Amino acid sequence: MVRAPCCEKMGLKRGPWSLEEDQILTSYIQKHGHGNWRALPKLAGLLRCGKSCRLRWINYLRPDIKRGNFTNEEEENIIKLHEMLGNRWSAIAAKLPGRTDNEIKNVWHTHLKKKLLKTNQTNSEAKKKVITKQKIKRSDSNSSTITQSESASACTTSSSDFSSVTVGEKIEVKSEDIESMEEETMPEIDESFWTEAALDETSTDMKSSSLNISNEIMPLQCPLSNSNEIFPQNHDDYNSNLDDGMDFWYDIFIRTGDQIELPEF
DNA sequence: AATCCAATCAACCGCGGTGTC
DNA sequence: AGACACCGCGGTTGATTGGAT
Repeated sequence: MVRAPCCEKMGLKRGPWSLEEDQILTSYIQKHGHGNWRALPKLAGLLRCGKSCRLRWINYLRPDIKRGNFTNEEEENIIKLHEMLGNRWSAIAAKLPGRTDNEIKNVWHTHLKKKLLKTNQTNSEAKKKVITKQKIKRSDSNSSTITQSESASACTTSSSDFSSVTVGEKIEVKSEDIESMEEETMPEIDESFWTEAALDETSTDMKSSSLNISNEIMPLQCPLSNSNEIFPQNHDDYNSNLDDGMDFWYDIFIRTGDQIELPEF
């Protein structure tokens, strides 16, 4: 595919927009809309490429842009959505009216990533203690065994950290430990969040698809494929698998004492 | 007051997806 | 079917700002 030459090569202006350019672009779009971004600058009389105009409009000039600092609520929503969606900034932005993907991306890299890292460091210290305790108690016949599969570590939410557990290793988890781990690792997400964020992605009633095996459960939020080849290794893989027909979100419940066999679909 | 440095954020770049011919 | 044009997205860059020394 032959790419169009960049703005500079075409003799077009780059860099920060002037007030005059903003006014020209705004008034043109208000009058005519933006049917064709590539043709727009010529028609509006701007020495900019269409891409630059589109970006300026979407990220700055649109009338419904909410400016100013992010509220705590907005930041929490971004963190939750990022846990689910990964770096799909436009999908996250779609859930936050008045905020742009660029703005969210910036706030993530500048504030939230650090904030989350700090929180996770505290949590992972606590979790490591729990897991170490579990390993020591491995010979206890009253305790149960869970296969910590490769997929499980990949499918836990980003705030969950099994990095100290070897892939394929069997670890022993007691129900009371699971309860405390769950408290530490699983963020509280209200009903409306799942409905809006997860179900919009899949158009599937996730909750009705849950596999509720027992009262003693450790939930992992995992996407399941319709095929046997299942779990993605990271968010990007998840995203591409989702696009490749990964149709359903499930809550996977792992019951203590069971060797888990993942269901085939 | 001058300089340095880190944080912030607007803008750009390049790629992939999709529509059209 | 494939070549092309366009759009939208995510990653990255670089100018600006503000605080520290």
